[in-house]
Amino acid sequence: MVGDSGSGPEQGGVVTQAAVTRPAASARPRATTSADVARRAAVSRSTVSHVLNGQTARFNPDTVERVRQAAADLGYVPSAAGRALVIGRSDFIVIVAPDTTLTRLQDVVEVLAADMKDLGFTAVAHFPPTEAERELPSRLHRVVEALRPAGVIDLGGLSARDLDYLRGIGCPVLTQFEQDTLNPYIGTLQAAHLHSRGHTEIAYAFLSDGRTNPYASARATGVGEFCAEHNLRAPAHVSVSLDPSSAAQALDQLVGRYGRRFGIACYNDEVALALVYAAQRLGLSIPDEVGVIGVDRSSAGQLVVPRLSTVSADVVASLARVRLAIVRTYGTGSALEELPPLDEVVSVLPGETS
Amino acid sequence: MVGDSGSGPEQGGVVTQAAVTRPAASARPRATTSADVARRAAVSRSTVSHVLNGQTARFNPDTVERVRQAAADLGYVPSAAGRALVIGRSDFIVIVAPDTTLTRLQDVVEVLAADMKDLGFTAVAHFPPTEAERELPSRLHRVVEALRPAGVIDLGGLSARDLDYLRGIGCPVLTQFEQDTLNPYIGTLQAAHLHSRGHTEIAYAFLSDGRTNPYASARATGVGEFCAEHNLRAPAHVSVSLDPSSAAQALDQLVGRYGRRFGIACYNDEVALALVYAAQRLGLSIPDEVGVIGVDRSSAGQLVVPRLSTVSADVVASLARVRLAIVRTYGTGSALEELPPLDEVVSVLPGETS
DNA sequence: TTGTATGCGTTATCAC
DNA sequence: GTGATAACGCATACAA
Repeated sequence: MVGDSGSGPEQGGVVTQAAVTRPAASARPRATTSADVARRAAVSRSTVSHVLNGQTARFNPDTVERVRQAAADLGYVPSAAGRALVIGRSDFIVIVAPDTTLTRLQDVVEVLAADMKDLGFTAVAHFPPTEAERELPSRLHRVVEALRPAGVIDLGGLSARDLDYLRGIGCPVLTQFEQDTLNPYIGTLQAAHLHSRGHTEIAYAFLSDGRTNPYASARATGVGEFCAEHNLRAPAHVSVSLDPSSAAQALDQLVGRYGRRFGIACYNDEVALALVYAAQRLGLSIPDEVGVIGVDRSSAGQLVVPRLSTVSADVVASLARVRLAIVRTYGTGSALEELPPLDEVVSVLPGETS
Repeated sequence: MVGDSGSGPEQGGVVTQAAVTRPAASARPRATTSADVARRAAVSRSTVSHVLNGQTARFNPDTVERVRQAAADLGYVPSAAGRALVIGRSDFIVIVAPDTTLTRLQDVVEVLAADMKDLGFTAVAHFPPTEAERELPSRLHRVVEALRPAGVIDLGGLSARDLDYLRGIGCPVLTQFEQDTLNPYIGTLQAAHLHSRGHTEIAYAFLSDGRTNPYASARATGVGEFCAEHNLRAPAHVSVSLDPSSAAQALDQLVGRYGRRFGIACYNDEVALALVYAAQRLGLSIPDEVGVIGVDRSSAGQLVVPRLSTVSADVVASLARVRLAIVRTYGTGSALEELPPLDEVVSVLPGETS
């Protein structure tokens, strides 16, 4: 319908020639239904439905077992379509990926998906379209409309419009940024580390990827709070794209403002690398004059000279709050998790750049 | 059911405290249905269905317009649930993410998703569980069974078992690795570049992440083919994890085999960085003695000294083959794409390490 | 304790 | 040209 074809990014993805496995003949075998299970267990479809939905108490244990066995034998999985139709929602949870490059996205989604599965949900990920081709209704709209998901977990890519839409239709949304404490804490940690290295002028370097980045904002806020508490000047904000000239430009700004001695808290290790590179070319001494600290403990940052100072976070632990929220929303209340204190979730890994 | 909670990786992901938006009251508003549209257009539901499905020819133009207007007014989106139920399959395409860290995964998925949308499909991504917690039936099983997707696109995470399963149920699967030409070509390019730099001994460095990596295998094959064609010794294979000691160990092996002069084609830029780092510490001169070339044109690789030689691929172009396969499978045959030649999709970006 | 009947929203067949 | 009607697979109120 919409005519335009893939806009989009440029470099690196390396995917290739495709071979298609066509459906066997053309007719796709019908999947096993609850009727099949019922037949095999010698009960009615409704009994199957009841048993499989946990109404196990008021049934003959023998029957329950038979039904379960039959379902297992046949590898029966209730059709989301039928279920969604009658319930009004499905067992799917949609994870909305951030439109920012999140280094450990795969890990995050995997952990979340495993959790969801333990709660009886099935997680799928939605990657929002790039800025360029935002359409109406959005793709998320379609996904939600079709899936009727039990919930949506926003990792950062949810637009305000989509959020409104979801709230409008009463779909539970887990937004991590409303009461986020971890990302501000990360910023605080960066600032505190630079401060401990003797820096009294601290700047924050955003990744310039054209979009608002909730992670970056939250972290910059943390940096700002630290500065305020310690009577330092409010941090300058610079925006850096991942090339030498952009980084050099940002450094120029900072030198203009601070002179030759200051610390930079960076959105991530890549930004930090760019600034370190530019600083060296500009003859700024690292770490003596300029201190740099990133976030992510990327392997690259640990394999270069000078080795990057960075903030390292534990994926599983950092997801604890999201998981807790999920359990609270949908949970059987069973496994009430402990929230690990922030300083166990995230910590500074000192390197040679600060 | 399964007891275990999130196993998984350790570092970096940075997600945080969550706030839940609960459904308005508890009852979720029912979406507008074709019946609503029918009422508003003063026709029957079946007429709505016909018109909206393009059976517009044999209808009174007035009626057609009325129906369309009503649908637009109400923001009507056909329920995929109902649709899937009657059709037997949904409009979903499941993109299976690789279990390997694919640098540009987000870009890849975004491009693919945009394409799918143009074809009338909705893409969702599935992240297969980590090795540790492979379960039976797999999560993919559940996703597919519940979604009844129109197809599955494998980016690398599809297990043999899942592939069998999908073929068994007649679900079209796009596997890129069966007739992959791009990844071998990347390997060839790496080898040719090292060769052009005077290296007659060439090794391949895998990323040691515990899993079989179809990308890496295909690329190593390409390296091997180049060597065979140019009467070089078959490349040694080493496995490198992203820390100095592992890289040093790998280098030791290679020095033992080749002496102090050889080239290394690396799975990606991170592996390359690790080897460069280790080589420098071992007193091997880069690029004079050891040549190193990566893949991905990661920004980090371009922001360090020595700047990494790498192979750079165009995401959109490299997806052309997959997209073509998709169009062939589902397409209206309309936009028959040109396949760009490989040397326009991918190219060597010489740096200071080769 | 189990089975029957109904409806969810859609499409497809077939009357009118 | 248009509109009833029957599935699709599931869950559930209700009857047995």
